[in-house]
Amino acid sequence: MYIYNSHTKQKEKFVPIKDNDVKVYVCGPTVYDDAHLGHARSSISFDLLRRVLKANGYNVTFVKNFTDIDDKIINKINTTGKTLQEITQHYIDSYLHDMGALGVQRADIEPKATESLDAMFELINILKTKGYTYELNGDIYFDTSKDENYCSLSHKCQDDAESRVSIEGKKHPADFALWKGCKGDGDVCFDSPFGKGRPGWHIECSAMIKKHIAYEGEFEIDIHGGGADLFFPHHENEEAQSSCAYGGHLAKYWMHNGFVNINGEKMSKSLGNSFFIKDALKVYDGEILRFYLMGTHYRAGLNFNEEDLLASKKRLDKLYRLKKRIYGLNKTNKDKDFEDRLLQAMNDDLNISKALAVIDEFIASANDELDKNPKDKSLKQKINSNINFIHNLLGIGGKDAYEYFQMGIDDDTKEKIEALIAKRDKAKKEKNFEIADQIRDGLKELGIAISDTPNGTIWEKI
RNA sequence: GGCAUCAUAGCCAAGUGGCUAAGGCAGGAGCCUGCAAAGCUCUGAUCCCCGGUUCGAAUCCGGGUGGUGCCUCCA
Repeated sequence: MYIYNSHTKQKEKFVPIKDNDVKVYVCGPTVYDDAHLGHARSSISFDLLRRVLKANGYNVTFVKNFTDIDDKIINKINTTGKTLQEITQHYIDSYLHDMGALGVQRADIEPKATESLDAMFELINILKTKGYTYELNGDIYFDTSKDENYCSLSHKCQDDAESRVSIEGKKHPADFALWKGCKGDGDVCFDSPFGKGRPGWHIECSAMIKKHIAYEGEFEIDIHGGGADLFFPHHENEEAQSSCAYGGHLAKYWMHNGFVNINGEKMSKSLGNSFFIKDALKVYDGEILRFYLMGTHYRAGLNFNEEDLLASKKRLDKLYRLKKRIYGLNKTNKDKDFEDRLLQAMNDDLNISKALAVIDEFIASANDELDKNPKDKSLKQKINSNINFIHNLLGIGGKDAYEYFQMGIDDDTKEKIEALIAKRDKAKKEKNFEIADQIRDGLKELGIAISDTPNGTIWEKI
C-alpha cells in the first residue's frame, strides 16, 4: 500500500510502526453546528482509508475526536441559554446520524476534549517544566521559537514581517495558547493546575493521542489525518507540542483531504454557500452523496455541482442494475483476480478513479456474460461475491437492489404503480399497444421508468 | 503581500519519461425490443501558453497566464 505523505510531499510505501497494527487519528468536528459537505468529504475519505487498511489485513485502531469546547460553542451557550452538554451532545448525535447515512463507520474511540482534560494537564505540565511556555494575561502560550523544528512539518510558516496575524502581545505570531485563563462571566471554565480556564484548540489532539493510542519511540502513531486547512497551523502545532514534550514525532504519515468548493469557491458560512448534510439528505440518498463525494480523489478539490452528482448517480445505478440481475442469490464464488485488481487500485494512495474503472469494466463484462449465459450459476455467484467485496471496500452497493431504485416512494404509490403495470401487461398480451404505451407514458410523467424483461416488467424511479 | 497547490475531450476524472492518453456522464451509430427502457458493441482529446533538457515528455526544468487553498475559526 502506498500513501501520499503531506509531510514529505510524496507517495511512500506504507509500513506500520509495529507488526500488523495501525493506529490512525483523524481530527473530528467542533460540535457547534450541523455537519456540512466538507465534513462529509473528510469523513468519507478517511473511512475509505480505514476500509482499505482492513482489507489489507491490518489491525486498525481508528480514533476520531469531538472538539466540545471552543469559542463558537461558548457563543452558542450565551445566545441560546442552553448548557454546553446540551449543545454539544445534540451536534454530536446529529453528526453521527449524518455520517451514518453516508455509510461512514463509527470510530473505535471517540474522545471528547472535555473528557480529556487530565491528559492535557499532563502535557502542558511537561512543556512548562521543559521551558517551552510563557504566560500572558493569564493564558499559557507555547513559545514556537524554543522549538528548533517548528515548521518542519508543513513548511508553511513565514517571517513575522510577512504575517497577517496581529501579535497581541505574543512573542511571535505563530505562538499559540495551550491554556486560556477564565475570562469571567459568559466564559466556560474548568479547574486546572494552572487555575480556572479552558484548553486551547491544538492541545487536545496531542493529549488524546498520547492518552489513547501512542507508542513510545520515534513516532507516536502511524497515520494522522484531517482537512487540508488543518495542516497549518493546527497540525504543525500538534507536532510541536508532542515532539517537545515526548520526543520523537507525532505521526509517521500525515494525510490531508482536499476541500469541497461550491461554484468555484470555498464553502463557508461567511460566504453564505455552506451546504448541510442533513439538507442534502432530504434530496439525495446518503449512498448517492457518498458515491459522488468519494468519486474525486481525496487530495483534489471537489467543486460541488448538482449535474455532476446526477451523472455520478447514473454510474452507481449500473452497479445496482447488475445486482438486480442476480437478485436473491446468497451463494458466492470468490473472484480473486477482481479483488486483487480493485484492492491494488485503492492501495495506490486510494486511487478511486482507477478503482471505479475496474468496477465499471467488471459490470460491463458481467452484463455481457449474463446475456450470453443467463443460467450460469457459478457466474452469478462470482458477481454476487464481487458486489459484496465492493460493498466492504468502498461502502457502496450494499442496499437491496429494488429498494435502491424505489427510494422515497410510499407503499400506496407502489401499489398504484404495480396496478398500472398489470393493466399494461394485459394490454400488451392483447396486442393493444396503444393503451400499453399510454400507460407507460403516463408513468413516465410521474417519474417512473419501466422496462420489459424476460422476467416481467420492472420499474425504477427516474 | 508571503507560501502552497492545480490546469488532460462538451462535462466529471485517471495517467507523473517510452506500446494506439483509463473509466464515467452527455452525444452519434448498431444489436436487442411490438415500440421503448435497460444491457452489449463501435465512435471523440496530443494533454493552458512559450522556451529548455532528452533518442523520446501530458509526465522533468525555467518563464508566463488562469483557478483554488492556507497565512484568522474552519473538514
